[in-house]
Amino acid sequence: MYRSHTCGELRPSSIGQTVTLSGWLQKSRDLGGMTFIDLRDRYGITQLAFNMDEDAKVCEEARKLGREFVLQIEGEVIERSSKNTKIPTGEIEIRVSKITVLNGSKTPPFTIENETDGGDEIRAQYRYLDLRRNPVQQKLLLRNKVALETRKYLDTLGFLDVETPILIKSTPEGARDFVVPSRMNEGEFYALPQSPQTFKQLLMVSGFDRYYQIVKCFRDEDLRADRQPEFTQIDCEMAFVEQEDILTTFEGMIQHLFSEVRGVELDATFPRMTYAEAMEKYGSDKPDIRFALEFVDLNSAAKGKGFGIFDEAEQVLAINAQDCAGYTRKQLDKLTDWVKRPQIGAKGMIYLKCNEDGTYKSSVDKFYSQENLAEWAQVANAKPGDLLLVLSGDLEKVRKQMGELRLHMGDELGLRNPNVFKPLWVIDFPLLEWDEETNRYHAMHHPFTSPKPEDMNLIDTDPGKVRANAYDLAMNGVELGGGSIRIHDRELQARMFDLLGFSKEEAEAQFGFLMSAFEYGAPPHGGLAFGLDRLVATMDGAESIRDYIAFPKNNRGRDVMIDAPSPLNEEQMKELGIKKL
RNA sequence: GGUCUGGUAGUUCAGUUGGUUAGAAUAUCGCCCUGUCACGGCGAGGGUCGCGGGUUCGAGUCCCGUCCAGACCGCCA
Repeated sequence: MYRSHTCGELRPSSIGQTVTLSGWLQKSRDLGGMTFIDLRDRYGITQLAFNMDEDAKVCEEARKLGREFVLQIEGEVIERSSKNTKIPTGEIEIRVSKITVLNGSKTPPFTIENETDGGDEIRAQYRYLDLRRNPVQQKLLLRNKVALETRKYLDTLGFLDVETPILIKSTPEGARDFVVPSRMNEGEFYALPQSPQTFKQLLMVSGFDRYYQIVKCFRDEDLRADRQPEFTQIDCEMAFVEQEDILTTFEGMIQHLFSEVRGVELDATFPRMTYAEAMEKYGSDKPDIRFALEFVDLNSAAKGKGFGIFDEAEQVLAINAQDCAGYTRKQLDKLTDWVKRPQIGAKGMIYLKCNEDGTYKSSVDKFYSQENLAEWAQVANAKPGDLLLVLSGDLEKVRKQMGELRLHMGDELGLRNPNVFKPLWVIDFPLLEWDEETNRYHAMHHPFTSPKPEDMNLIDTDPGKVRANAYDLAMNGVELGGGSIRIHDRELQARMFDLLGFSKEEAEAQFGFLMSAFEYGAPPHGGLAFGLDRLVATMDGAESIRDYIAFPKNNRGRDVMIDAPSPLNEEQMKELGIKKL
């Protein structure tokens, strides 16, 4: 028996008991006549006490032990004479009678404590050591709890967990595929799934009715703090449902998760907003609605007054930063520099200070009278003391820029409280998106998304205007998940592929299996998928998903601990029929 | 593909206008210390200043290239 208790469970009620504990030596404090050791495991820390007067031999042994040694100790639970109120086991300690060193340890490259001295790089390289730290373990515990509650909720509703293959077929739509060479079929490749999309649709055709899977997906695209090459989806699909059924079902799931895992009760029904409205008011398809700062259209108030930049702009937009009229020249210059960074790409920024005395001060006073400026303020609903920030340019660009500025101001003004959670369904996404580079439409969601029936008349005349039965769940400016009602009709699916520029032959070669399946009684169906990593990070008020993945990859897609990817040897290459260019 | 920030002791960082032997904290090691829990005191060891080239009497510092890390843009149905 390695242990009778964990390092987190002993309390004064156990005083007098003889116990056996196993764990890691986190820290020892040698006071000369006595030595204290913090013994750590996943459950907590228990202090071991050694005294030269009581047991010189064991005390001498204890003084020789280094950090991260794996110890088994035996001893008596005693009351501390000086208690530590900061930890749950702080009222007791162990008077140790026997130490067994189960394993020694080199001095770790960084301290294994809640507040480590190690930076990101060294911790990534020694991820197994970083994972010993309590705050990191807590994050994986949270993830476990979210996954468990997800299964509970979906299971209760009759969802079936069905596994789908990982070695599948590369398709041209969407993200770049990770590919796997096939030894038995020389010169041919599998692809790893970007999502189990087509398989879950086939399961609907098979009559499984309600499917879910917590499943790895793979996309070979450049990474971000919230994007990993392999990530986990809560993937769901339902048959005989309309969009409304799906939204309410998964609204319920998110509410369940927040309630069970975080003790947070979300809105009883999540607000909904069309894609068009989200773009118009927030310049984003995943608006952070924890705060307002909504866009104000200044076109009619600001154009045609002789200020060339505005006159020539397609769109003049403002946001009203309330009570910010006191911003200094320096602060405004800093904001201007911020929007002019290449990543934002604005040419400049105009401001309007609504002074407390009712006058207006702007950076374009030359072109506008006080009356003109009063009109801006009125359109923006600005009161004395407020500050308008104004950008102009092409509609799409200026919305995007203003969207970034809005989030930046939200950060600066402390309006993005990580303990406030504001879900939002964004609905009525466009079916198609024009791709400037390839000069064709591509599916905004994916090629299996059904158009809205009432927009079907536009599909030949103005396909870009067709809206889809597609929806995203945004929360705090993060896209947590999304889905759609799917096409279940062979002819419509074929029409979609045609719109996307596939020839009949290509469509048949790539997705023939799906269209064939639709010929055998495919039920109406739809679904969605949540990004588990993002969901967990968002629930924890964090932006980077890396901390919530046990063994994440860095921003170049490398695992710096195992040093992957790595070259193959000649023999393997030959066997796979692959040659390096 | 691009933009920005960084790379100096095991670790986290400082290093002034280009100028003597590159510092601090922490970790490690040694000695002292009987109630610590960020223990304390004294002392010691520890450096390819990412790498390559250039400018200069002289480069951690300036220039060019390159590698690595992080954030972002493009990209991510």
